[in-house]
Amino acid sequence: MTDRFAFSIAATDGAARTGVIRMQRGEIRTPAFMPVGTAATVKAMRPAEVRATGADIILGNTYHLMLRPTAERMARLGGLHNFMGWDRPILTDSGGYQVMSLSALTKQSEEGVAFQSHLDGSRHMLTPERSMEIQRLLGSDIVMAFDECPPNGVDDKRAEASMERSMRWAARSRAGFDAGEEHAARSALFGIQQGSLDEKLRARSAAALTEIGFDGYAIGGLAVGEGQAAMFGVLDFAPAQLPADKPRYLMGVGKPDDLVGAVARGVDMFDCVLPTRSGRNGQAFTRDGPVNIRNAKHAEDQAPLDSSCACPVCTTWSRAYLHHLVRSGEMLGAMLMTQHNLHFYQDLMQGMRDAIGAGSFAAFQSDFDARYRK
RNA sequence: GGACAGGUGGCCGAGUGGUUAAAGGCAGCAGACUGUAAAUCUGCCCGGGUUUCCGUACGCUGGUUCGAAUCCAGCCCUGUCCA
Repeated sequence: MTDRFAFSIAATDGAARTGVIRMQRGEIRTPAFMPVGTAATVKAMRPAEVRATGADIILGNTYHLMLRPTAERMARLGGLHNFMGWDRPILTDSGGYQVMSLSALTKQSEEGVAFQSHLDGSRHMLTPERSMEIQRLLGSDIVMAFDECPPNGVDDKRAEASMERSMRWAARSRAGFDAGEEHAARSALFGIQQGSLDEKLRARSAAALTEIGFDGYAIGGLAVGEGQAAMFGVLDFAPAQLPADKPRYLMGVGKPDDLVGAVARGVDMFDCVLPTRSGRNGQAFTRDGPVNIRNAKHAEDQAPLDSSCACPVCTTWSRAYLHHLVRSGEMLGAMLMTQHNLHFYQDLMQGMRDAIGAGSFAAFQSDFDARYRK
């Protein structure tokens, strides 16, 4: 029987680490980038294509799936993996992020969050216990604790109160997860550190989480508008506050240069909608920086998106063709742009894993910066 | 030849005496997007002057009026119908 969850670090280079997480549904090479598949689909991509980009794990979302098709229906249909045709690990977010992003439709209390569905206005309640139940019904491999992700710029008092509530919810999440014994025996639970930009709050949050005990530790509440400098400022101390022998997951991040900077500071896992959403919106990520394929200058450019990219898109189609597809609103444009972006992200992660393994991460980082941020 | 309808900024299309450089859409030129209410959103989009300035503009010419894309006359053109 394969381990439920085992993280082993193969090499470190400065604060950066590379290794592997072993789970029953497969291995996750770290540092890892997890494409976001909120509604049981990585938008514009088939599961086999997602896998072909190099992804070991994808995300699903508690909030979206509880509303449609509902967790109970998903369970009747054999769980999320069976439903969407992805047999490797899936990490499910707890709905905590929607507490912030849908704040106009929520009412928060110590018990949990009362939501009004953005789909039909129907009322729902999300608590740590219910979030754990939903993630169990979905058949999640990595379950995220139910937390509160405060928006950027909250004052110290609110940041502290929010962090402390998230820590109480983390303990309830732990208990709720453990109550689902059968599911808990084959999946993992991650806690989420909060505390805004404050080092002391972050330290208290990390201590509270470590006391409870989790399989992995996420850094939450970043990339919400504070800017890269402020985010890196937090990452200069936050990863070291978390247990060194467990994966550290920076939630919702980020741009390619965010990933490189965060890995350099000791982060092992990431997820972000950017490669998929930007792909649909006409932005491609390349080794030479982002490209807006809609721009007129690409209309007759026969070069690939990224001359150093070996992905199926770059080896087959020109910028001119992608420019035409995207401008025409053709769905293939969104599909190909997404495919390239996910390949690019996974190539970037592989490059970082290799560099850390070779002890040359600093050189990798300066080479990346020189070209990407030129 | 006659009867209607109509000619508005690259295109479509509102407006029918002043608050109109002229709604809105499209096209065009850029920008944004970070645990996805996003195949979305934002800005610009007559010319010139790098805030509230000037010029030109609603088929053409002339007229009425303090003032016209909006009213009148003639002309030109387009569509439909009748001959």
